[in-house]
Amino acid sequence: MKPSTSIQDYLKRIYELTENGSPASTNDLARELNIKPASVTGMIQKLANEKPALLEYQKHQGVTLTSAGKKAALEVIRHHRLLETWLVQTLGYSWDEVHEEAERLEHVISEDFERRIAAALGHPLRDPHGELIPTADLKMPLDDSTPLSALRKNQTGKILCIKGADADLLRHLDELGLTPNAMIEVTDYSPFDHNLTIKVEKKTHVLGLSVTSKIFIEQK
Amino acid sequence: MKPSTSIQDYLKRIYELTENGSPASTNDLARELNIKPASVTGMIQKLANEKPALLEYQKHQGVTLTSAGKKAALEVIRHHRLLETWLVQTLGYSWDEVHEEAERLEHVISEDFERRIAAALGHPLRDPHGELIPTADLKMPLDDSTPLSALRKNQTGKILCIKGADADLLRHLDELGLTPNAMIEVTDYSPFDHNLTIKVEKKTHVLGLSVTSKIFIEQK
DNA sequence: AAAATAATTTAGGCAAGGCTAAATTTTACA
DNA sequence: TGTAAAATTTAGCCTTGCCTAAATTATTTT
Repeated sequence: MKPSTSIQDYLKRIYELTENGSPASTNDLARELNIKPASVTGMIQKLANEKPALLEYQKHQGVTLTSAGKKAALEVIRHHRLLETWLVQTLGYSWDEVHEEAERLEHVISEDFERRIAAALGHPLRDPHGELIPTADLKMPLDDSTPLSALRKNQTGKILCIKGADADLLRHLDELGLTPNAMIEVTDYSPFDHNLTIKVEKKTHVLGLSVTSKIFIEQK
Repeated sequence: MKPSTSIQDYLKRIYELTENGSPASTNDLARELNIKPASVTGMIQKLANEKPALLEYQKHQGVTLTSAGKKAALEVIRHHRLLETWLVQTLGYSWDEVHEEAERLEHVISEDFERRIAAALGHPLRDPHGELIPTADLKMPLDDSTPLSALRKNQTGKILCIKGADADLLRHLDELGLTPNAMIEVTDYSPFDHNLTIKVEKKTHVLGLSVTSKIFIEQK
């Protein structure tokens, strides 16, 4: 049976927190979900003890998803990213506005709806932020991007994705022309503070690590 | 604060059941909501005792909406009907498929989303079934339609609305060409069983009262 | 290695929103 | 008009999913 909205949120966050390979901690999960750590413990204990478990959990060791849990998480993430793409393309939402709306819609659309928007959009590979959209058979495509922070003087690339930016930063990046598909050239690098000087569309900007680590590039 | 999904459903059904002027009974409401009558009693008692009450209720006398309750109901109904229109026009849903999808989406879309689809659709007056869409300031437009069952031989009209038909009947009516905007001519009337013989697009059909009372007409 | 701090879990509680069974009204009808 | 049937309400219970406070376990620091 389809997981509840709450459980879908748990799975989605656990998926994100475990992308680095290590289990998700109770605390981190609580922060991401805006609920108390004690509540998280209760929920993951319940989920770990169900018949076909969606996740695995040992006291004090954090949580990981089973493959069933991963599928369920990817379903939600696919919904989210298709919805963001669709809202931007058909209703004129800007990329810093769509997140909240998609966050609610992702839990209630049917598989039929998912198929229809995917088809209407031409089965896109990435959403408006450049995040990869899980495929219809619920696999996450391989990510071949590198963070902008890894580039050095005279290297160039195309922006693929902006990760983990809030609406404010997104608006700011938009003003600078730092959106997916923009071409970037690194004109200087400061080894002290890791600042990068870059050129986008004739304009030059100096960016700190907190920004350059959120911009992902296809290196040229 | 925005009512919960459950409460929104109560309000919507009560609105529909009280459109005839009389209060909605516990039983009817339970049937429409697919829950037990005892549960309905509990919920409406709670709602009737809140600070700014959404509904009025006296034991054994049924429920009616306050004007605040009506507004809240019309908001949900507006969402539903705009969504149905939107899904049909932009995603190719057929009019017998949209209901379920809209039933879930209506509770989670933002006012911003509502405005965007209303504008994209050109602020439509009716949804795909012909039902009137409450206005942005939450008033239900006047309904000047008459049931097809009230027409007699040689009278003609345009179909405005199909009310209370399930998906099966909707598909059937679609096949007969009995959809909103179709022009109809009554070629015969049987006072015994109230059957009407009608002509739509060169074809003739005989319809019983169970159907003719669900088709609403703008009389010519 | 002990003490302090941080993270996590346990225990007990609460609100929402359902359900069943039993009691009470209301309505219908003989 | 009295009684049976139907509708409604009451009472008590359950699950979901969150909370707080207190207890426990891990991790740091000294």
